[in-house]
Amino acid sequence: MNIDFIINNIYSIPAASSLKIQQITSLINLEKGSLLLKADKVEKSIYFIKKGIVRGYTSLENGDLTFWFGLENQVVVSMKSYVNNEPSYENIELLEDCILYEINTDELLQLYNEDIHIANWGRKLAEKELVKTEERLISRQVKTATQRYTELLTNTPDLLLRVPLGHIASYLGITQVSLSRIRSKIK
Amino acid sequence: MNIDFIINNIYSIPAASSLKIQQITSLINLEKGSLLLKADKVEKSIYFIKKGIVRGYTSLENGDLTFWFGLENQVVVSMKSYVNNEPSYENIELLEDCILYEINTDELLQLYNEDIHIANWGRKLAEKELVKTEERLISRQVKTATQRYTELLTNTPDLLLRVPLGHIASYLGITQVSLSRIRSKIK
DNA sequence: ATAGCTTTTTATCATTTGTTAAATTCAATA
DNA sequence: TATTGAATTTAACAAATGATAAAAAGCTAT
Repeated sequence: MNIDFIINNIYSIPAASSLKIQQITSLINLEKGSLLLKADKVEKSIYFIKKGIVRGYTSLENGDLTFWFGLENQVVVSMKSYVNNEPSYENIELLEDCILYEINTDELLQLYNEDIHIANWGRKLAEKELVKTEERLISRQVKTATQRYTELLTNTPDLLLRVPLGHIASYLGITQVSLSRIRSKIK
Repeated sequence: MNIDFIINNIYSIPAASSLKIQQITSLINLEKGSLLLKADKVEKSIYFIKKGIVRGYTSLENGDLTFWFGLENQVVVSMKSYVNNEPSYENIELLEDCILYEINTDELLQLYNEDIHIANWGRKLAEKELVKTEERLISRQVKTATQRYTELLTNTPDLLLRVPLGHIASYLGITQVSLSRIRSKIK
């Protein structure tokens, strides 16, 4: 998808305002395996995924913990950097070769303070992410690992095809061994 | 705290803009046990807690599930209503007599479209809530129930004193029996 | 095709948490 | 103070998940 579609899909704004955002947007290609974001650094950009899959994770004593997957059209943000200008805990790794739109957050903040449509666009961006995050939190609290897996299976079936199960298990909050057990019971 | 402090604590805005928000704010008193928000209804207000404690929960087959506590100065929002104008899954119950600031969301939305400072205030409100929600999600994924409990104990010790343990257990994602076991091990 | 690698599954046992029920403690008030 | 009801803890067993190791299945490059 092109950037104008992605912008207006979040919140519809006048063409002139969309253009202002587009003017501070650049297109980048990165290959599978590279790190888009590094933990403990203040990140100065947000990204939109034109093509590819990424995962957000933190490194723990007993290996990685994946807490997020980003697919086409989704935004990639280090929230603590974006919101508080603080270093974040998250690494973002490219699970496939990716094409990304990159927006510098200082320039975006400038637009927030100049253009009320863009300010409200930024509000909607945060609000929509908030609803998604809240739903994930409640899903985690209310549902069993089995339910969360089957949910993933119906909602984003291609994720399961494009991502190693170890990452999926970690995302579901269980071990890979446990996920394997769940999968064998379901069939 | 007064409403002007609460507003500017989220994001500092000019006095004139703060006044516009204050003009659509009213103060309400509600007593312990009442329901501030009901599930499956589109909620037309957001609230700020001047005094008291509330909890957000959903009703499940095997009892309530508490997924949020609101304390003094915090915002009470049914996010799906606020963001998407959709009915939400959450009930909000007052655990103490409360004094609340109420803001009608239609009028607030009006201000978002008129005043760029208020639009950015609304952006910050969502962004800050997002960071908090994300931290809770990751805490749930990374930490054990015991860690989450001791975390709660250090971060909001008075919550433990003001709220029945059954709600706390539910919030931590474990049963009350299990929380009791954890508590006895810690001592 | 196969050697070498990674990913996934299976098996076993230990640990944690859930479920149910009973016992205990706490708090309000008659 | 005694009584009642709610909140909390304890106990006993069942179920789910974790940890570790080994086996099986898939991939990739030669």
